[in-house]
Formats: sequence, C-alpha cells, structure tokens
Amino acid sequence: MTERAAPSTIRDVANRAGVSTATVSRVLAGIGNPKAETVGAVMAAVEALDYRPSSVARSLRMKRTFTFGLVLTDIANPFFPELVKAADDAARQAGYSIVLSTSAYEEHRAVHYLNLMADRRVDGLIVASSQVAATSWEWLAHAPLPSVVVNVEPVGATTAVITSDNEGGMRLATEHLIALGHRRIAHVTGSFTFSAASVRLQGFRAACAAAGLDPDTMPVIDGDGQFGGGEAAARRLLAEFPDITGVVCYNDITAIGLLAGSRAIGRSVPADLSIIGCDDIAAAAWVSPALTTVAQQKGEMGRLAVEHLISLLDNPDQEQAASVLRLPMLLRIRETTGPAPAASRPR
Amino acid sequence: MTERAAPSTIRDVANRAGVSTATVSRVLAGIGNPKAETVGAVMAAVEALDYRPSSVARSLRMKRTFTFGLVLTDIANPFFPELVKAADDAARQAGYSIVLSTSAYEEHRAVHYLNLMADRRVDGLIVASSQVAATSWEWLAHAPLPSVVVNVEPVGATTAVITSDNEGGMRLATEHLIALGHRRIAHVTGSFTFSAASVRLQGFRAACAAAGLDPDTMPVIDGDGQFGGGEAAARRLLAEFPDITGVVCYNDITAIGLLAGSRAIGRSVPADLSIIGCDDIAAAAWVSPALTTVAQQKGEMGRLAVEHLISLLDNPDQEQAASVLRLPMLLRIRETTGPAPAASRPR
DNA sequence: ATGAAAGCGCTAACAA
DNA sequence: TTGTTAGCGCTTTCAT
Repeated sequence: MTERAAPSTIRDVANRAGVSTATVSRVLAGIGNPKAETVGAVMAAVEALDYRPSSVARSLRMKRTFTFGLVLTDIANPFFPELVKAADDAARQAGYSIVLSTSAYEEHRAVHYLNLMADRRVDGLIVASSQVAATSWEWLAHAPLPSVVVNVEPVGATTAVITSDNEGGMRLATEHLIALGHRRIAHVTGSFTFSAASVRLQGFRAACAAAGLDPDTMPVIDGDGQFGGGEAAARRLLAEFPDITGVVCYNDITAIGLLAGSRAIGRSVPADLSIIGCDDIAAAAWVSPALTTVAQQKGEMGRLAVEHLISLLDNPDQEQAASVLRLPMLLRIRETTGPAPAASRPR
Repeated sequence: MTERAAPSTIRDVANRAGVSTATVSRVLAGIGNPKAETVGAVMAAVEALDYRPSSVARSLRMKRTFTFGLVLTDIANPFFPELVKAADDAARQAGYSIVLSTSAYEEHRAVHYLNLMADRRVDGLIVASSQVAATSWEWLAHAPLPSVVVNVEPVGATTAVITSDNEGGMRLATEHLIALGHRRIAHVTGSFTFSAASVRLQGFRAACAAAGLDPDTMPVIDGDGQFGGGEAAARRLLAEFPDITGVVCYNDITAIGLLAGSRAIGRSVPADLSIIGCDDIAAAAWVSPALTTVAQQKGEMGRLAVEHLISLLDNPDQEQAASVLRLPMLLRIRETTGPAPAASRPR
C-alpha cells in the first residue's frame, strides 16, 4: 500500500446497488418504506465497499454537527476527568459526541479556542474552567451557538452556569472541624484569579462566625491552588501560628501539599493537625493518611451541562437565560481529620 | 434574542464587499496579489459581519480537516494528560488541532471509536492505550488514514509505534534497589491485559539475574495497575514474604497503593521497605514520602507521534511501515527508596 | 417506493 | 488582479 485509497462515497454505493444516492441515504437513515430487495442491495454494497458516511459532508448539509465542544483550562487538572467522562457518556447517549479542547489558562487564548470550536460549527459549547473573564462572557452572549459554563462563580455570567455551592461546601468543611473540637482554625486560600477562591474564604469565615469564633482572628494564608502553595503554607502556618489545630484548604491539591509540608516539619496528621480539602480528586484517596474533603459533584455537573445544552437545542425559541444551578457539596470523612488535641482545647 | 442568528457566509462577505467569493477566499488565505483597496473592502466586510469561515465546508472541499484524532482508553488515567498536552502543542504549532476521544477499555468500543474518528475525516490517528488488540491493529492497517500507536508493546503492530523501553526501565528501577543493597526484592505486576506488564516483569527478572540474584526466588505478586491492587499486595507481601526489603511496582498507582498499604500495616518507608514505581505521574511527587520512580517520557511521545503523522501526510507516497521507536525511561530518585535495612543484609 | 436535482459553504481551476 | 464555475459528499424537497 503506497497510496491510501480514498474512502468510498454514497455515490459509489448507489452505483453498485443500482439505486440513486437518495435511496441509499434513506435506507441508511431508516426513512420511508424501502422494498426489502432495495435494502438488501444497498446493505450489500455498503458492506462490500466498506462505506462510512462522511460526517463532514453530512454536517455541511444538515447544518448540525451533533457535536458539543468542551473547552477546559487544563487537561492535567485532576478535577476534570470525571466531569469529562460524565459529559461524554451523556452526550453519546443522546447521539452527540464531544470534542475536547484545552485552553491553557490565558484569557486571550480562551477566546481563541472558543472561536475555533465555533468555526467547527459544534452545536453547543461547554466551558469548564475555574475562571471565566469578561471578554469570554461577552463572547458567549453573542455567540451563534448555545453554551453552558461549568464550575465557575457566575460573576458577570451571561449564560447558564452550573457550579457547586462553594460557600456552603466550605462551611460544611469548617463545621466538620469545629464539631471535632477545633477552635483555632486556619484557611489556605486559592489564587484569587479562580472565581471560587473568595467565595470559599467567605464560607470559611461564615462557619467560624456562626460557631462563635471571630473570623478575624483566624489565620488566612495565601495559597495558589497548587501543591507548592500548600507545602509553603505548612511552613508559614506552623512558624507563625503554632496554636492552629485545623486547616481548611481551598482545594485538595493544596491540602495534599500542606499534608506533605506538615509531615516534613514533623507535625503528625491528624494527631497534631487536622486537614480538610475540597473537590475530592482521585489523589485524595491515595495519600496517607487519606484526605478528608468536601466533594464536588463533578460527574453530575458534566451530565447536567450536556442535558441543558440538548434542551436548549430542542427548544430553539427559548431564550438562553443567565441561570445558575448550584450543586451541594458532600462531606467525605477520611483520615486527615480528628479530634482537636486536648492540650489546645479551651476549658 | 430568541432565534439565534445563522453565522454569516463567505457569500455575505463577498456581497457586502462588492467582490466575488473567490476573492474573499484568496484575501483571507493570503493568496495572490490583491489590490490594497480590495483587501480593505474584504476585511471591513469580514469585520462588520463577524465572519468566520466554516471549517466544515472547508474540510469538505479540501478533503482535509487539519485535525488529528487522539483516542485514549481513559481520560482519568493520570498517565495521559502530559502526553495529550504535548501532542496538542505540537499539532497546534503545525496548524493542526487535536480532537480527543475516550474509548473506555473495551476492545469492541475501541474499534467503534476509531470508526467515529475516521467518519470525521480526521487526517491522522494517534492511538494512546495500554492495550491494543488484534482487531484494532487490523483496522489500523486497512484504515484510509495514517496512524501512530503510542505507549504500547508492539505485539502484532501494523503501524508505527512509539513507546518506552519498558524492559530497560524496569531494569533501571531494579538496579537502583540492588545498588542500595537490597537482595530480597519483590515485583508487583500490572494486569497482563496491559501489553507492558510482562515486559516489565521481564526487565525485573533480567536485572535480578544480572546481579546474581536468582529471579525465581524473588516473589512476584499479581497486581492490577490500580491503587487497590497495590494496597492488597502490601498485605500479601508482608504476610507471606516478610524478609522482602524492596519492591518494584508495575506502575506508580500500584506503588502508591502499596505505600498506603505498607503504612497501614506499620512498615515504614523507606526505613523498613523501599518502593519504586514506574511512569512518573503527577501524584508520585504528591505522596509522602515522595515516590521514587522511573519516568516515561510522556510529552516526548505525544510530540513525536504528531510529528510522525505530519511527516506521513507530507510524503503520501511513503509506505506506512510498522516501525518501533523506544524511548528510554529515566530514574527519578525521591524518598521511597533507601539503603536496605542492615539486619536483612547478608554478610 | 424511488429518482432527479438543488444546495449546504467553501476552494481551485480556468478565463478574462 | 478578479470573476465564473464546478464540485467536495451528503440530505431533502419535489416529482414520478
């Protein structure tokens, strides 16, 4: 094989079966009442020629690609796999497929990738990010195709947003520590370019206040949402605030970094220090002690995003409203949280 | 906005600019020497109409999509992100984009997804898997498009394969332990449906033999390439072979499971037991102690796969030979390996 | 029940 | 330098 044979076309099939291309198209689509004889001839030709319809041609003609574009910031971010998988399943089940595109974290590239997907004429767009800037919202609002934004705080949102109850989730995490008797609790934030970072900080403070702990006296340390940020936080925290017995982290990766950093310094978890994360990525169950965390319903988000898109497509008259759906986060108690050390407990 | 406006076409632009569609096409492609005036008119119209060419139409006409399909078994497998990212970068740089598709692990679905990509008329296919069955090789050999298979032992290969030197990598891992004084070493295998599992076992045995350790006396425990398999192996290993001081694992996830399992049993790593993994996934650096491992050059694989595809496309006359490229694996010493405990060292 | 023909939006000869 | 035209492979009226 030196020259690769061109794929056979519907015309090849029609010729071989002695029918028109229209008939082939109908038979394959299961439309009308073709004679059994015709069906046989067509199928035989299809088989013989190994015919597979070009979805490029089909898309051009039907003005639909039966494809959704899923653009995400970073495929290496362990938050996404579960979301992608669920979206893929849901799409597939409805006769769509998903094409993935990674946007990196730069905003100008984001719009670039959105355009690329639109050029592909995908039928809808799912934007899964941790930060969506004004220009992107703008673009989405005027785009010639429907979209859903996932996993983002809806500041400036112009489309449907599906996200987690970040405030409530963090409250849940903080309350868990408080219930265990902790009174000196710190928070390691994410980068504030992530739209959820301030909301989660808010949740932390709210839970403290509700329990009668003055939030302003609780240390808040800047992290970056990465392993390194958590690791560094461990050093700062234990040097500057040695009385802290519990830490609520912006996300799991930060918590895992903090866990490693604490161990390096010689504090044992959870005996000396309790740590709780957020997201419930796969690695949370892999570290030891296994990380207690509040889980985002990642699969659910992906599934719902696809379903929303499909409903938007099915009712083209319905306006694409800027709605917000917040999924609750779920406490997953594992091994990094325990009772506050007796020594540091008041009374 | 109740009805979404249809995207404007090249004809709209031509009309508004008062030129023919051919001219618009040329101006946009930068072909010929259009008059500055014409260029201006066209660009103005493009701007005004917010025109973006349909890549669907372009693909149909040019019989090229400038897209590569990347089929991988499981997007949740932490082995892939780095590979995908590198492939994406390389493709982008050459004017291609990558569409991703997850095949799950079932072989019949794999062929299904290969067909789907072919229907999309992608220009080439990258199959990144840990197992490629005969039917897939068959399909690839007769497919109307070029392909590269990545990260697989080339048993039955019909196309170019880019993979790691699995045998050499495992030898490297084992030699590292031997150099640290370990003499009683075990191996936890992967599932043997992964094509690399037996080759890695082979490398383990070869290194033992080369160092004068009888491979037949070294425990080999069945794993599954998952966390659970490693965890279970810890229990079996320490119950049945308590004299073992070092373990070479099929992959990092297994090693991380083994690490967690060992700790649960009360063996301390690396003081009592040294553990080495394989792959170098992100989480290897996150666990503590951080996992020593041999790294696969995942990014390099992705980059090379794309480059090979492009060269195949540029020289369409060149036969798609079944070649094999093996990248060396790299030892990454971290914290889970150390000197063999003195007690168990002979002499 | 089937065929003829038009056309989706684009590019590439070929003419002018 | 630009326009005219044909056609990529498919679906879908409209006839028959």
